[in-house]
Amino acid sequence: MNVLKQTEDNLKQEIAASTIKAKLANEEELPEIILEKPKDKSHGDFATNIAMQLARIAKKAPRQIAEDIVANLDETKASIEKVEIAGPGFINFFLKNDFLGEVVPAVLEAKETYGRTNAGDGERIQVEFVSVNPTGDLHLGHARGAAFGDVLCNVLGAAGYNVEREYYINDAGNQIDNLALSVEARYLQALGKDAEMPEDGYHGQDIVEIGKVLAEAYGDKWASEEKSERLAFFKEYGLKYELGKIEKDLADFRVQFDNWFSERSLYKDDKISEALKTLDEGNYTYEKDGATWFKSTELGDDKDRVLIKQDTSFTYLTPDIAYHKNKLERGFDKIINVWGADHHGYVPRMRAAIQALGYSEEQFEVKIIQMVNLFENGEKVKMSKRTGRAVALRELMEEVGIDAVRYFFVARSNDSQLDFDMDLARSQSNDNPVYYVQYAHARICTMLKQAEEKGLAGSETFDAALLTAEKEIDLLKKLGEFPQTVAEAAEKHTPHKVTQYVFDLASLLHSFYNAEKVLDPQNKELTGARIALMKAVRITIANALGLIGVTAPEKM
RNA sequence: GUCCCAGUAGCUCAGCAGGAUAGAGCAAUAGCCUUCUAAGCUAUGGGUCGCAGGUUCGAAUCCUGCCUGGGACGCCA
Repeated sequence: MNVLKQTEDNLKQEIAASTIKAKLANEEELPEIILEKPKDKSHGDFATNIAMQLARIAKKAPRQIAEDIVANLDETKASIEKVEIAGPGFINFFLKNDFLGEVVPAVLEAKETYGRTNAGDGERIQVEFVSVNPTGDLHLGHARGAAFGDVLCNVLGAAGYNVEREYYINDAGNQIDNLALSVEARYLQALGKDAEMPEDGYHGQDIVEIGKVLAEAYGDKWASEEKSERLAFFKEYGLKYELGKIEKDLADFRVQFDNWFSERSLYKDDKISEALKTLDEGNYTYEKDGATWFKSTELGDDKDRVLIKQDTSFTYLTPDIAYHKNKLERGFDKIINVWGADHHGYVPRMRAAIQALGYSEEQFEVKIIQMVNLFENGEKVKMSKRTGRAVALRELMEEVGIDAVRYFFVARSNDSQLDFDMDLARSQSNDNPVYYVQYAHARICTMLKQAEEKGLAGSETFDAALLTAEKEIDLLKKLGEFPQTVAEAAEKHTPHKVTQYVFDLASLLHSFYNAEKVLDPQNKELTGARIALMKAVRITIANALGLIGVTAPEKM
């Protein structure tokens, strides 16, 4: 149950009814009633700017309109305590706090489902993320994409969308051939032979590892084998090895996929020629300079793109178009791609392809994840793919812990660059927001445990009317917001709003904790009410952290 | 040259489907542990919201131009 939403809807309805009753506008003219939560408490629980919006339609001064609306309000219907007109014509509503009393029972009843809504109405959304080439370790940037994608999916799921997570495996094409060549070189080197890495080879330590493992397992067996067979074997071996490692790293990072989609299957199932045929039938292709081109400029791209190269092989784009066609054919209402900032230039051509395939561009969305800069000892840590010295996700998890990494990555908007401060993430101090939130949860757990030990828990009857302290009201209001916060984060694709929310809630809890004593044997009624409140806060913090994928410890 | 993202307090960032005196954390200063975990709390100071125009009753938020930082502009993936 979403108590706050219900209250808001009631109020909106009442404002609309009053406006019409006051003959300020008829039903068609009536703009959407917008209720906002004022930053300043003295402006009430909700405020509306309807009077300003109506100024033109009703041809009256906003303040006069506001007065007319207020005069026609049925205050009992919308549980209004007090109404004020302020500033240029804002109407501020102060609600009776009785609706707040329903929040705690609602949370306690919903338990781990508190925060879930059906805002998404079962809309089918597929999110494709990470999709790193299986040619090396996951590094910092990938980790941010993984955390963002995962939390976005969690949030969408909680808001009633039907979500599917997918990883696209680039197991065909050049990069995989390069992987085979790199493995070959490392293998030969492990045997003590003179072998040079290919020009575009993968220099990561993991490939060196593979070479060693192969040398130990097979000796020089493959050195004397024919090159094509050797490479074919190395390709499969390398692919399996790299993919296995990626999957393991992600699983340890608490990221799971519903589907791992192989690029090769597109070749196998003839999906690429099908896609090409569709483009061709739509008259979106042409031949030039011995290559086949996609007329993407007709659909908003900067320049046309090659689909089939002179050497008859495909560009990266071609199987990718087939892949997106396949995704859409699976019946998703919307597909979301999470890409690194270095791929943003790729968006217009893919969007063009979506349309050329006959789909609406609104079904296709790309979330760009900006770069991550790593700082340690106050200095920027340089990363480079070529030297293979990028900071790996594995390393990060081991150094600072999964909770901190995940929290930091989803604390910021995806389209801001992120400075990741190793020292801060690592520190077990009050500077670290992860601990701050977790500590709030642990604190409550301790209180609840003591309540039981002292025989104060269990039989309490909850009387919301006893919760009158300012800090208590603040907590109740905040708790009531949670379902809408999650729904908004889902709708706007802004998972960081959940992080912000849980931080704010933790902050209110700490503040309350320092101001009021919960366990008071002298006052069992109040203690009972407060214990119930604490339980509700604990559940909500745990649920929010759950969405972020961070643990909620009972003790710290 | 074209395109994308960012520019808000000393630092890192929220806020941006227009709304009232622009927020948080850190850092700074001053306080709070015989009391449920001080990994906490309270208070104070700190801002030309990059710059210049425009739209509007109202702009950090929308539009245009410019400046700065980052990224992208392959018959690579």
